[in-house]
Amino acid sequence: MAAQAPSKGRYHHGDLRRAVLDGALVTIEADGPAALSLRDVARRAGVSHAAPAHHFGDKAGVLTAIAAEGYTLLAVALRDALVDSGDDLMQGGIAYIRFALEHRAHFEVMFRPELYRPDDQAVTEARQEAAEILFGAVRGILGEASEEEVWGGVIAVWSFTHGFATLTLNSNLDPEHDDDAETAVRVAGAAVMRLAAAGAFRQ
Amino acid sequence: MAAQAPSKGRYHHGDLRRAVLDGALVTIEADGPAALSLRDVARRAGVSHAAPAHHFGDKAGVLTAIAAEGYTLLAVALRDALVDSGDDLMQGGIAYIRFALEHRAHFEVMFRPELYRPDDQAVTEARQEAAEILFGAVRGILGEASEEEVWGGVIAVWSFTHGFATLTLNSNLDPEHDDDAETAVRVAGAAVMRLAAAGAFRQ
DNA sequence: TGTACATCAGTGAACGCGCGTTCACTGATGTAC
DNA sequence: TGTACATCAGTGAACGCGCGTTCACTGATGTAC
Repeated sequence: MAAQAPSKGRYHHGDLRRAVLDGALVTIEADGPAALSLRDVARRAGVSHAAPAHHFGDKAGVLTAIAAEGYTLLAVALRDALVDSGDDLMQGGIAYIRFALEHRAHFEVMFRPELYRPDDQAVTEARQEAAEILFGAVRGILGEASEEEVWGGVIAVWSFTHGFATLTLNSNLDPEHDDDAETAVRVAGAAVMRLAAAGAFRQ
Repeated sequence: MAAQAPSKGRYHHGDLRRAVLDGALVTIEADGPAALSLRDVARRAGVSHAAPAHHFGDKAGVLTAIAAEGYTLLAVALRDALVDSGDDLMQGGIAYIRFALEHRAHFEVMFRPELYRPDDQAVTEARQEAAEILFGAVRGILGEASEEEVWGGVIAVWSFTHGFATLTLNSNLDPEHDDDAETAVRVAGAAVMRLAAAGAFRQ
């Protein structure tokens, strides 16, 4: 049966799998992954409380599917940003932060592997893909660098963008600042140049 | 009554408030803040399930106390590191990451304000104190910089250290690397210089 | 030093709730002939 | 095209569990005199 919109009054839902995921994303966005229950997503999808178990087994199954979908979306976003800009890490960082803010529910699940099955094949493949895009971009910028140097660049860029995204999502940054992704990356990039000039990163 | 160790068989506990907090920290460290329940901390403290409510009211009360304690510990750690080193931001970053790794339970609660009452007076005072130490260090490095420039430096440093800490805590960094705080900060600092030289942060 | 009393800390039974899980079931769909 | 049957998707009642909350209570402590 082809996927289709849920139909009221029909015994078969049409695409319960998608409806469960969408309902779960709404709950997570509103109240966090801890608030998720199979009964809740069943209510949101308009089916009996036992129905979601047919498709996902348990709550970890739902969250595993969300994590896999999230890493796939992130890989696409990073690839688009980096290809369009010729490996401009600032554009990659902006895309990463935008992904986190626009897909908050996916993002919150992805980076809490204790919530789902991180060894799931779909998850590991998508995560691997996203990681390779990031490593490739850093290699492209650094030229012939050692793997250790590439690793340093990756954690510098990833930690900054990830930290900014989580601090923003958790309402920990001063709300008087206009913290959209592009502004933040540009302001921080300029600050890094100034700090480096002032000797802040001297070993 | 002075604080003392819990005494078996005594009707009065001695320092139930502290015992509840310590039990809560154990649970959070093991299973995250979502796993916390008042009944669980009561069991850990060896008291009846209704006792913790006498001291904290509800779960948010327990988590609010943990957040306040965490911000106080963080402020002390940052002040020590920055004073000892004469505002060396690398040392401040190392101290921040060490705090997160060594006080994982506090850290996880502090940065999820939806779990507690972030407007609590003890919390806001301690958070403010920690923030002022960070801003002061960045101002000290940058000399006479505008507030916007200082803000950029703060989000650059804070986002990086916070991102590295959360990625490490969530097991998202490659475990084959030896990710202790000092190594990470030095490797990333060196990488930032290299990336800057390669033009990665050009506006 | 002793007594009386107020206050405080913690108890334990009871309640209602939402949860995950199980299981016999039924309605809908696809396929073989 | 029609019929029979297998398979699949979803139902709904039932269960046991841990939770937060309430409340009358009791044991321990501090203080006034």
